[in-house]
Amino acid sequence: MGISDLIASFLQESLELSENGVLEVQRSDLAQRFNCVPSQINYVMSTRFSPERGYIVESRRGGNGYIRITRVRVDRQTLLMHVINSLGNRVDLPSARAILSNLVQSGALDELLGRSLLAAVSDKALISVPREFRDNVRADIMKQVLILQVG
Amino acid sequence: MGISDLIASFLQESLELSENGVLEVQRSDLAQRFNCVPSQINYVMSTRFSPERGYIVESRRGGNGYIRITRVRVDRQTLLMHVINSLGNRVDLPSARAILSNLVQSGALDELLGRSLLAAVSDKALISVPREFRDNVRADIMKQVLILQVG
DNA sequence: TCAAAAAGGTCAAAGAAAGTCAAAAAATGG
DNA sequence: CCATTTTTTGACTTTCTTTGACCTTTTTGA
Repeated sequence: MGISDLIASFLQESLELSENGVLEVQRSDLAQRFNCVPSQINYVMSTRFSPERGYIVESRRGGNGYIRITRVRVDRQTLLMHVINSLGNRVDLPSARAILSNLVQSGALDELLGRSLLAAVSDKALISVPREFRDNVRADIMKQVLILQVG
Repeated sequence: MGISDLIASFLQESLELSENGVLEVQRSDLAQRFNCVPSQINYVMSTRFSPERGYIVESRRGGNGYIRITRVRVDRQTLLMHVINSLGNRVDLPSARAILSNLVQSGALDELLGRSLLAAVSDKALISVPREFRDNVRADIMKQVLILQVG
């Protein structure tokens, strides 16, 4: 592992520990800690903490300057939470199909996972659950799996 | 035996020794060890460690670059069918966990899907299914989802 | 107020791997 | 022996990382 990787994993771990997914560091401190030139920190930011990778990086110069890294999955997260909350405790199969289709469409859910989850709540999968409880079980399964995706 | 064969068998042995079937080497190191030009390593990779032969080769250039060889043991389909057949019609939660963990470990199942499926058959998801039927429902759900993956 | 100090930013060059491709050499088999 | 296939080599390319000189923004304190 090169220095850039070391720095990146250090930051990622720090982010994990920070409750709210926000981390503030000082460029020169970091550089000193890892014994590298300050500009290497910028390199790490642009290659490892880009928006495509799910991070927002803000900074400020001058006295008490900082670099703030925020982990974002906001859109997805918001959407998923919304769906989860709207689920209620019963979901019939056509609704399940529509909901999952939408989530996949909007990119909030991997297609493979979408199809798999649909299979998991299909009547075939729930064959041994009495009809009158299936919508119930369906809702529970979907919630558990979707909640996992929010994390 | 030419040099390429020597290199190939050296790598294969190293792979045997490495617990998880993954091996990381540096192209220039290897080339030095076998006293050949670096590009010969590429030749070995493409002729001896192709996907058809059950390997995945990834690499990265630049400082701290590497070549990573992963042995794919049994082919996915075979493994999945085997697991599906072995499922029976009842699966308790610890077994489900173990089975899914193995499938993910061996690369036959995406990790995200593995965790998701586990969530789908968790006690939380099946809370409204009477205890005495849960193992049954679990088996059904797992079968449906895994069968989908074979296709 | 305004210059110095204290941050952080930019960019390009140098360095460290790995990749490509085709020619030369060696092995194979008919 | 010759034709074909496989292997070996090396010049050139691409990608990723590290480093350093120089630039901009913000705060601080005389």
